Amino acid sequence: MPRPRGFDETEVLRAAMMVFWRDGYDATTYRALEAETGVGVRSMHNTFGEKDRLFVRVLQLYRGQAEEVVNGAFATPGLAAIAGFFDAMATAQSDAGDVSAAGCLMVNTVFELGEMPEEIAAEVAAYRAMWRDAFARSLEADGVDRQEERAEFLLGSLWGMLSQIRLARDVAAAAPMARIVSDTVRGWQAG
Amino acid sequence: MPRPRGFDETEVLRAAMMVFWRDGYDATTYRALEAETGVGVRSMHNTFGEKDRLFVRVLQLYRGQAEEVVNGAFATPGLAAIAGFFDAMATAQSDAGDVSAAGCLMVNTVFELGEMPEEIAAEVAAYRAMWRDAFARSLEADGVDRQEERAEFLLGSLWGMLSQIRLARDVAAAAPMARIVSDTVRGWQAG
DNA sequence: ATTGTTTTGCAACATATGATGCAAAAAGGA
DNA sequence: TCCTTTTTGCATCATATGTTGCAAAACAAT
Repeated sequence: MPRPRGFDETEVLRAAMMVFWRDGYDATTYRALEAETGVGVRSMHNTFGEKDRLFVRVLQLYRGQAEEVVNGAFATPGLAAIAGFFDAMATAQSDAGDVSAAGCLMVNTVFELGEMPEEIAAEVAAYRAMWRDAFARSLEADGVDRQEERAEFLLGSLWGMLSQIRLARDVAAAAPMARIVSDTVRGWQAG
Repeated sequence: MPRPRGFDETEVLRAAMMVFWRDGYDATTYRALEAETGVGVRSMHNTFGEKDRLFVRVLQLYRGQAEEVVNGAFATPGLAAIAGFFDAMATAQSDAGDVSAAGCLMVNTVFELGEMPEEIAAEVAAYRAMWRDAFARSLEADGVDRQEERAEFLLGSLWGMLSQIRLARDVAAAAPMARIVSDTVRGWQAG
C-alpha cells in the first residue's frame, strides 16, 4: 500500500557517479544532482542518506564497473595482456564529451579528500588491490621476477597516466607514457 | 609616518605554503592560517588580497623552491643525473612529520581544483615545463632518442610516484616505482 | 471510495567560511 | 606632544550548502 519510488536506484546512482566523476566530491552539490538526475533532494536524501553515504555507493558502483574492464583485459594473463592494456591507453581517442576525460574517480577522490572516511578509504584500497593483483597475476603467468615491485610500478604508472589525463582533460594525454610503459613491459620477457 | 607591518611577508608565505601543502586549498581556512602564522585574518587579507591571490603567491614560492632542487639534481645533465634523481626517491626515508609526505603541492592542486583559474593553471604549467625541460636536457646530453616521449614518461612517472606518496602519506611509498624507473632509464644508455 | 503508508516538494535551518566595515591602536615625523 | 597614515582586532555580513520538518500528494490494497 505504500507509495512506490518514482525512480530506479541504480540508474540514479549511475547518473550521480558521472557528476561526481566529472566535478569532484565537493563541487557536486545536492542541487546539482537534482538537476542531473531529476530526483529531488529530499528523495535522494531519503534513499541514500548523507552525502558521504551516497558517495560510498557511487564508489562501489564505479569499482564494480572497473572490475569488468579488468576481467576483460586480463582474461588471458601474461605480459602480452599488460602490454596490450597499455597499448590501448596509448591509442585512446580524444573525446571531450566522454567522462573518462576526467581521469579516474578513485584517483581524483584520493587527492580531493585529504583524510578519507574509513569506508571511502576502504573502497580506494580495494580498487588499488584489484589492479595490483591483475598485474601481479599476469607477471606470474609469464614467470617474470621482481613481481611485487613491478606490479607496484605498473599501478603507479597507471595513476601517473590518469593524472596526465585529468590535467589535460583528454585521454590522449596518456599516450606518450603508455607507449614507454608498454615497451618496458615487453622488455621484461627476457629477464 | 605610517605604522609598519608586524610580520615578514615571505616568512608568512612560507608558513602558509606548508598549510596549503598539507591540508589542500579548500581545507585551508583563513582562520587556520591565522593560527599557524600568527598573522590576523584582516592583515593577511590586507596584504595578499583574496584567497586565490594568496594561493598564487604560495605557488610561485613553491615553484621557486623546486627550481633550486632541480638545478641541483641536474647540474650535470645526463642519464646518470636522471637515474640518480629517481634513486634518491627510491631511498627517501619515511618521516611523517615532513611536509613532503603530503606529496607535491602542484599535483595536489591540479586534482583538488578541477577547473583552475588562469593564473593558477599557468603556475602549474610552468612547474611541469620546468621538470620536462630538465629531463629533456639530460636525455639530449646523452644523445638518447625518442626524447620528447621519454621526457613525458619521466614526468608522468614522477606524478605517479607523488600520487603514491600522497595516498600513503609516506615518501617511502614511491620506492618500488622509483627503482624500476631508474633501471629503465639506465637501460636507455644503449638505445 | 477509503485508508494507510511512503514519497516528494517546498521551505527553512544550521553552519562554515571568505570577505569587509569600523574604530582603536601603533608608529614615526614635525 | 600631536598629527597623519597604516595596521590590526573585533564583530559582522553574505553566501553556499548539507540537512531536516512538515504537510500535501501519490499509490496500492481493501
